[in-house]
Amino acid sequence: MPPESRTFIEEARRAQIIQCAIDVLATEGYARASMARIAKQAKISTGVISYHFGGKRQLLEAVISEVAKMATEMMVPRILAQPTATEGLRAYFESNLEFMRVHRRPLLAMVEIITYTRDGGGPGPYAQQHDTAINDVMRLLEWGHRTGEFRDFDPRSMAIAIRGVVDAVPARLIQDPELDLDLLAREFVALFTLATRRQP
Amino acid sequence: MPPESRTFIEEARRAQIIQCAIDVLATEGYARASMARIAKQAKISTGVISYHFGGKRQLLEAVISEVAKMATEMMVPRILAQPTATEGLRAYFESNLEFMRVHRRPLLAMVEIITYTRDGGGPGPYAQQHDTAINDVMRLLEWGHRTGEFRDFDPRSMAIAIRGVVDAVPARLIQDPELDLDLLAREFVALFTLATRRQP
Amino acid sequence: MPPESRTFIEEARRAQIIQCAIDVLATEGYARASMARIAKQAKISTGVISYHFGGKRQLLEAVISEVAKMATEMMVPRILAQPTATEGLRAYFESNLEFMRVHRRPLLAMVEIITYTRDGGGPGPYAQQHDTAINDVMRLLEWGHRTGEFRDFDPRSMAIAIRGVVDAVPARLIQDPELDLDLLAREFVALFTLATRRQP
Amino acid sequence: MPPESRTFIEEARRAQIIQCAIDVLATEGYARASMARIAKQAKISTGVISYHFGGKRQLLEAVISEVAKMATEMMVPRILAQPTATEGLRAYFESNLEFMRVHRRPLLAMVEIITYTRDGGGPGPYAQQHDTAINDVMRLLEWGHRTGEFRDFDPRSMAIAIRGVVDAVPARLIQDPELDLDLLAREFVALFTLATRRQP
DNA sequence: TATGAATGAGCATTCATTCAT
DNA sequence: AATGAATGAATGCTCATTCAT
Repeated sequence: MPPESRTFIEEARRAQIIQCAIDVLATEGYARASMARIAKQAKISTGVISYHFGGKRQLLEAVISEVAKMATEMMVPRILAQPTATEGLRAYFESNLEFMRVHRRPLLAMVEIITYTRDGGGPGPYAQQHDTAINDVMRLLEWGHRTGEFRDFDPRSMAIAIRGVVDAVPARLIQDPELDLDLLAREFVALFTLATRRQP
Repeated sequence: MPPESRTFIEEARRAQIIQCAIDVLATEGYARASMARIAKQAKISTGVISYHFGGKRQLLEAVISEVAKMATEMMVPRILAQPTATEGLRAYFESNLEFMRVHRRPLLAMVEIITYTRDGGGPGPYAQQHDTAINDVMRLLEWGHRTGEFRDFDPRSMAIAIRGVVDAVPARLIQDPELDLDLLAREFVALFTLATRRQP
Repeated sequence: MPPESRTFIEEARRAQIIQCAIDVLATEGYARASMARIAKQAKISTGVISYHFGGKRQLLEAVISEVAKMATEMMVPRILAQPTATEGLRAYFESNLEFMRVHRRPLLAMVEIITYTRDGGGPGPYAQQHDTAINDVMRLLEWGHRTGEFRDFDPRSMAIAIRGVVDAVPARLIQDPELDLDLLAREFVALFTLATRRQP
Repeated sequence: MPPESRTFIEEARRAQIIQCAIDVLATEGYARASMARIAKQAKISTGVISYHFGGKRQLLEAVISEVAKMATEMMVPRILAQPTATEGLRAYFESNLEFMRVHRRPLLAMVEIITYTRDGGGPGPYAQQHDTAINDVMRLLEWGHRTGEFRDFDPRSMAIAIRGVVDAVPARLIQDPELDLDLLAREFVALFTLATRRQP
């Protein structure tokens, strides 16, 4: 059902359920984020979730969409506004960690879903999310190669490293809620500025 | 039951069950690694696992211990044998990725357990594993600071970055089994050599 | 609510819903004929069905009534128009199978409801439908006994056989939609003409 | 799992569960024959059924197999022992109704499963059961055609009629437990003897 | 009259664990 | 030491029904 055809009340319920799903996922973890627990959090019956989303899978997809939309809206314009690839990379780290600071719980919820949703063996249904992220970084790096700002390195390897560094933060955040994200951002920027710049 | 008081046969059974648990975890994923499946793989009854390990949690802990021991035995001597912190860091990346290449399945099994086992609320029972790893890296970095090889950076942030890069590899490995680990190792070494060295 | 007191619009809605219920039952089967599916077919809300019929049971009863009425209107005059019991029996088979040919979907819908609706313990709520059908046949057979056209047989047993043969056809029709109903009718007529006629 | 490799106790449990499933199916009907109800009847947990049969589908298959085996063992030898097709047909009716008399509840259970198990639209997984039955009757009829005992008729139509008559009995049996099956058998035999014999 | 939203019970299934043998 | 059998709770899901608007 496309969003336009949804009633106001339906939209509100969906938003409420998504919010509760995020809460449960972020605080209890994927394993405990059952329909029953999410419904309880929302003080509704489990049937309501099925009614509005069709099933658990679709609910999780809606959570992913929601958070991804938030992240995209916050980060993409900031990165694209930069005049050079080096500053684009700086903005990439800064806006990523800024997003984690501002929307910590939605971010954690999304990470839970992405990492836990694997049928076994192969990659899960959100693996492409990761692939897309890596490809985005690669495009950023190739920009720097084209302009000559960056030294010669394998863009894929560097992209994997960059995503690895970014993805490491949420796990640390769970471990240590007091983690200084601004410090981290500055250090990561310095790290990759030195690692990517054309060497003198 | 402490290892010394275990009979030879008991020890053999434990090893067999751990091996089968690794197999199932690596090929089927955490979600499908039920006691029944592991028992079936080992061609024994589920009760035997409970008998020897007490429960599923303890079995998974044993798997973690086993793989961590393998990794430590393989990596630590190689790193400590290096004359400088810079070369220690190089050995850190090389031996980590070498371990992934040689013991891919145990590594994947461990990753499955660590990422999937979070009781909710705080960090999971294996978070200390991660903490230990980060502290090890920090000691390596402080060595470089003491000798003056490394530029001035926040050791904790850099350690988080290094672990993030290393931890990103297994996920990529699941996605793309043909991943060139040697290339990755070379690129990571170059990356962090440039990022940590005292700047000219 | 008695039919006379229903408004025209109400009557139209009921007819529409009954038609949609028949469609769903005939094409999807009883198991998938949920209120939601029927409502969707009618492009209305589930509440409307409850509003007009009171509940699912009453809707199904209305379907049964409707189809039974159609069948009666089509068959009874044709049978009663026959001059002899033997020809009445022939008309019974012919008009029954003719009804199946012309109103296949309503017939299948009715069969679905009758066979699937048994509350357990005793016979289902539509057992009387069956009883009525058998009694009708028995009256036809007793007519033939009175006139001396038929040999001496137990009317009840013969009626059960006749209904059994007729009721076997819908199941075959589901299995093989290409079933030749005219051939069947001819064979059934021959069969029971020989089986009921006064023996020489 | 083949029967030989099952332990005595396993076999006993299976038999007990099958018996309870038959009881529930025969007295409560398919719609109420849930795993929970069958388990309750057997005074066990629902998990036991899954443990021994794998799932509901397999349990129902086991019930079908069991009853079909009973029926085959009772009827086939009796029918094959007859010297002529006419007497074979007589034995067919007699042994069918004898089975219904002796094993009424298993028979009803099987009928429930066969009629209720349809996914909608097409025929259910046990439709072949019906097909097989009709083909068996057709072979019997063709025997009579070869020997010249039977008049010229379409074997398929006659087989459908015969099966229809036999299948009509269980439904009547539910309706009227006092039904005289011996009378029915005699009448059916007379009916089809007259209907199939070479006409003078 | 009609709607969409919500309920709550019931469904089959999976699973770690327990225990008598 | 090991087995197979059994438990009971939890999971996602479907459905007829109810009700305020």
